Amino acid sequence: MKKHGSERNRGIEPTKNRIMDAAQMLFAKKGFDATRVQEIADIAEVNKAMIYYYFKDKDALLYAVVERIIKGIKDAIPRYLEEEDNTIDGLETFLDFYIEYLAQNSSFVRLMAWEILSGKHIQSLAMDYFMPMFFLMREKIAKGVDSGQIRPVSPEHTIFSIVGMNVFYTIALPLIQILLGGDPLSAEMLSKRKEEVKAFVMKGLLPFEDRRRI
Amino acid sequence: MKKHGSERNRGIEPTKNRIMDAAQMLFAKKGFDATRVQEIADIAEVNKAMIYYYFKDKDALLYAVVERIIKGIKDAIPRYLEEEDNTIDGLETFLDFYIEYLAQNSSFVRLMAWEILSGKHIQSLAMDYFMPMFFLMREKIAKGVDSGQIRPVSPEHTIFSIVGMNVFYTIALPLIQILLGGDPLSAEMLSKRKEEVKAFVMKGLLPFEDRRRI
DNA sequence: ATATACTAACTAAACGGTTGGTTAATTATG
DNA sequence: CATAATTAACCAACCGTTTAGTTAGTATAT
Repeated sequence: MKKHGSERNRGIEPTKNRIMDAAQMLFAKKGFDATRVQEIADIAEVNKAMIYYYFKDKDALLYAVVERIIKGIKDAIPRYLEEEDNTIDGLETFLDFYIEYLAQNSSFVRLMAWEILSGKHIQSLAMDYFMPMFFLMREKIAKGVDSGQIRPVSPEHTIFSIVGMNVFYTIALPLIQILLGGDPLSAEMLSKRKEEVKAFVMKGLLPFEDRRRI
Repeated sequence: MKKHGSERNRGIEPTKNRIMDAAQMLFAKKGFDATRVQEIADIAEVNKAMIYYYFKDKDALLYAVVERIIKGIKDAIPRYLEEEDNTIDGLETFLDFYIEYLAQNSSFVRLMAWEILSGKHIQSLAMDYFMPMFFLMREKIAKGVDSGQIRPVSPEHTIFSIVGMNVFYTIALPLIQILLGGDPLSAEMLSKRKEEVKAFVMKGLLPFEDRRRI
């Protein structure tokens, strides 16, 4: 059953993965600068030196975590954007999926938020991660505008608005919890959120004409 | 002309203010944890010990900066929410003002974002700052819903969406700059943003019925 | 007026704990 | 045995914070 190398591991997971998991969790929670290498080691149940055995330095560990996230996400989101169905139906499906996805993966949404704020690696992040998704979404919306299914909006600004309203909900979770007085990620809350966002976005993007003709 | 004590200041601004200005700028740019006390001192052109002469510690300096921001903002935003005019017109006016305001004060929008992400002082921040604004906005929207000027949305989620889409634009500036290929805070870009957001929000919130009756 | 006492503002230097990173030796594995 | 994995101990640099002392202006006493 053992895969490679030695296996006197603490648990099931290989050491390197445990380190990356712990790092991702802490980077997401407290940010890179506030995270101590020793903390990562403690949570991963690993000697601190092991981190430097597998990674050049703390920065390299961050890169590895981010890269792993990007690799994992590159399949997920685009699937719902590349489908060639009706733009409007596709948009609603996408929103359902997107909100669920952000909620389920709030850990790396937060990590991305830290990264965007710090701006330290924004160039490579934009190239590797944001741009591909951005272009896909832009084309999708532009197609909807051309076909008249969506009113003549700016695709770029529409993307910023949709992404912004959803990402904010994930990032500001602790604040929203206080304001709402309940877990914003609970099943009911989240389905309420989906309904509200879908209605808001759809009505915000549909052309007048289509509505009048009903 | 001298007010009190000695006045061998470096420039016009009192030392304490220079420290707070430098701190605010750096906290906003790099975050609290990545900001070195020495950097603050350098930019404020002050001996590092002066920071501890005026503030108990680095944390106290952060609190002081945040408090100053909140004090300054508490007059600004609510003015546009407390006016008792028509909800719909008020909403458009508010969006114009709000987007301009965030753009003009991106420094402490970013600082607030760092704070929200870290979540360390979220409780007091929510009480002192977010809750009052949140309640004002909620009542405003609820009133619009009751009067039928706004379709039956959840005021809470509507607020999160509107705040989110606008805050995101400010926070993600470096990223948006890359994606858009131009300064997102330039006059043209910003006025374009305002138009797009206003149209999106208004159409997203107006009831069907009103539109059909036209 | 002049000397004296006092105070706020300011500085250079260092302290002491923390942190990212290293090393050399040890243990397990194939 | 050779290689990979793991560990305890260590280190230098850094960073927030303190300290001990200086400067200059102001009030007070003589």
